[in-house]
Amino acid sequence: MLVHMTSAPTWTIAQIADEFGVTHRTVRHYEDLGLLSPERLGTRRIYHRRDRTRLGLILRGRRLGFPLEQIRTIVDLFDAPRGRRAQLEYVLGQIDERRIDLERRLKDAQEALHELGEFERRCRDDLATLEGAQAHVMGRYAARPGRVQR
Amino acid sequence: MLVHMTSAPTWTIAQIADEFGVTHRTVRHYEDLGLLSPERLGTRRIYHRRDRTRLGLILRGRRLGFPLEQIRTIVDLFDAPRGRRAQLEYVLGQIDERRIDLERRLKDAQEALHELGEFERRCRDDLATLEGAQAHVMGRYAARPGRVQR
DNA sequence: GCGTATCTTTACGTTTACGTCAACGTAAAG
DNA sequence: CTTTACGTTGACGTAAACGTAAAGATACGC
Repeated sequence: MLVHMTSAPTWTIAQIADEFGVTHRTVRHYEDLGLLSPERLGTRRIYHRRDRTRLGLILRGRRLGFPLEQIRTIVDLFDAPRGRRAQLEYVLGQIDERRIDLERRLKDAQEALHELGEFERRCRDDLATLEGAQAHVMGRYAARPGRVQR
Repeated sequence: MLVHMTSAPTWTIAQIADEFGVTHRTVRHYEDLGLLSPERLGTRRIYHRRDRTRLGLILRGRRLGFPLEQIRTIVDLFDAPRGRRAQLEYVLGQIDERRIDLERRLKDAQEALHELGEFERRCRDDLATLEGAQAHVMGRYAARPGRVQR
């Protein structure tokens, strides 16, 4: 190993799977769906840097909740020829559609984080009240009716 | 209907489903999972404002890609008693976990939008070049090798 | 009070995104 | 040359999130 150090680095399926925190089954599943198409050496799969880039894109799309089929159209978009004008305009249209989705998700996440912050503040207030009361009125809140949790 | 106008407004399953853009089957599925628990009048379901609030939360969680089971723990969190100190600390811990998830999603969405913007810029550049070249070197890009798309 | 529309439960089907064997090939180590 | 570790292709399983179809209950509009 490490013969000349001039050749481009490659990875096996187990290596990229490990690195990205997924199973080899997941990687192969993405290949079945046409999301990845690694080089073959005999039957073995050889992953190059561009495959890693694509896998990164795929997993981010997945974290964002996009279905894999939609993700495929996106990563394909990045690799599309874009030579002809019609193709470019098609791509630009697709970009706009994706952007709308993403902006929706961005807004959702921001709102959720905001509400979470508000909620945390209320909880901390409750906790502070509880602490203050504890010195004088021990168990003041024990009488509160409430469902049993978990 | 509309007897006194003094009573709180209520909705049927079809009404809230329509309003939120989901099917009644989806709403009932959420009930099966304990995400909603509308009042019953005989066998009929009656939805109040709090049910609408919860459904809004659920659907936002869904758009964010959270699994319904996780969503359930979140909406339950908002309704939890929070009386005792241990409960409050548990809730605060949960909030932190959710926040980490949400921040990840937020970052993912921001990065994706950024890359999408970069990509769009490149496409527009290509398009401009194509326009400019068209006057002098017609079909300059036609010789580009590239896979056939769709 | 009768038909039509809406709502109900029950139950099985579908899609997506993988997990989980089974059975076999291959390459390097001892 | 055998062991051991990976890698490969099917094929089937499964969990989540609903869809869909059937068959009966209930309310409304006239």
